[in-house]
Amino acid sequence: MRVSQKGLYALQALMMLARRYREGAIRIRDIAYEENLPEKFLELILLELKNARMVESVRGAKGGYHLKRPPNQIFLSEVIRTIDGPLAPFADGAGLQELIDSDKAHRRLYSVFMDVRNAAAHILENTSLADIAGDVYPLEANKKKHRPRQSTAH
Amino acid sequence: MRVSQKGLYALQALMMLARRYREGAIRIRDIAYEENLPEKFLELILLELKNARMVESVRGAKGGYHLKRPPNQIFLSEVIRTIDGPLAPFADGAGLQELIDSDKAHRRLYSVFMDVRNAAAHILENTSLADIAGDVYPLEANKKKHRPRQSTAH
DNA sequence: AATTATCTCTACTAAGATGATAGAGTATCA
DNA sequence: TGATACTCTATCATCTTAGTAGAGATAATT
Repeated sequence: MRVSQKGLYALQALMMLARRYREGAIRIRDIAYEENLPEKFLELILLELKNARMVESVRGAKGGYHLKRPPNQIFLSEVIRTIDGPLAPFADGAGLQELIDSDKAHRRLYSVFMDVRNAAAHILENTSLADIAGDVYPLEANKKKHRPRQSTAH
Repeated sequence: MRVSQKGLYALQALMMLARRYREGAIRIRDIAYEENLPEKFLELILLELKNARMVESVRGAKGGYHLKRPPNQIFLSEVIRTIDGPLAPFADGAGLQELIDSDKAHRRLYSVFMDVRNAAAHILENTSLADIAGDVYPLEANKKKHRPRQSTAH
């Protein structure tokens, strides 16, 4: 499994949308600016995420993007599979199992790859945007409240 | 982490050399033929494996390749790192730790990638050629002995 | 010593993936 | 009816991947 630059951009954009989940639609331009992502490239990425039903869009003036589900219901596995394909380190998930079943000479090798895939899947299927996005941005009304972040002791 | 076709070829070639560990040098042509790999491409791969000190070569007539260490002392992690680079799913191993330390905004995201890398490394650093190569080929003198393989119950 | 076998090394290449950019089109709001 | 913002298709430069080609170096055999 490999996470491309595009996959990383997708995750960064989604984390940003997760932090602003309470707010309405966020413009592509604002996502690109805040996360420092190439705007036109991000357009294509958000379109893919929309087709995969992770975000929704609002067109026209006052439009933008927002998460389709709460941040704790969008898992990294889903994002990475959408943008970068199967999690297996070789071939794809289905292809790997077929190889294990059919290619006796290399069955053990492919099984190791399957173990690696399963280990990655276990982590990514149990980590949501809520787990990595950081605190939700305070709404305007609450902006003056100081909210301490996780300790940075070393 | 992604295992390329080239990486797979390297593993197949090494598994073959592992099964024939007791025999002398094996010609590239024979490895290519038995494992059904493109011969000229395999040349380049074996050269890389030689530079990485996993195999040794004998030049000239009667030459060929053999493992430099016993099959149980060559781990899949070493092969994959040699041919396909770091095990991390994004950036490389060192780069990932640097990102975790420096990019506070995405620290948790990168930490998840690091977890994935560590899970893959744990498996691949504990699986050797001996674990996946299958039985060592009987030498000529023993060839008539029947040696049962692992059960194929389903 | 010549021949043959085999690894060594450099170069080259076709096809596809990656990381974008450009611009016309469509929907919505004020 | 503008202005705003998403939508969609096309294009492009660069890099990676998966090879192929061929001359060169080295060792065994005759």
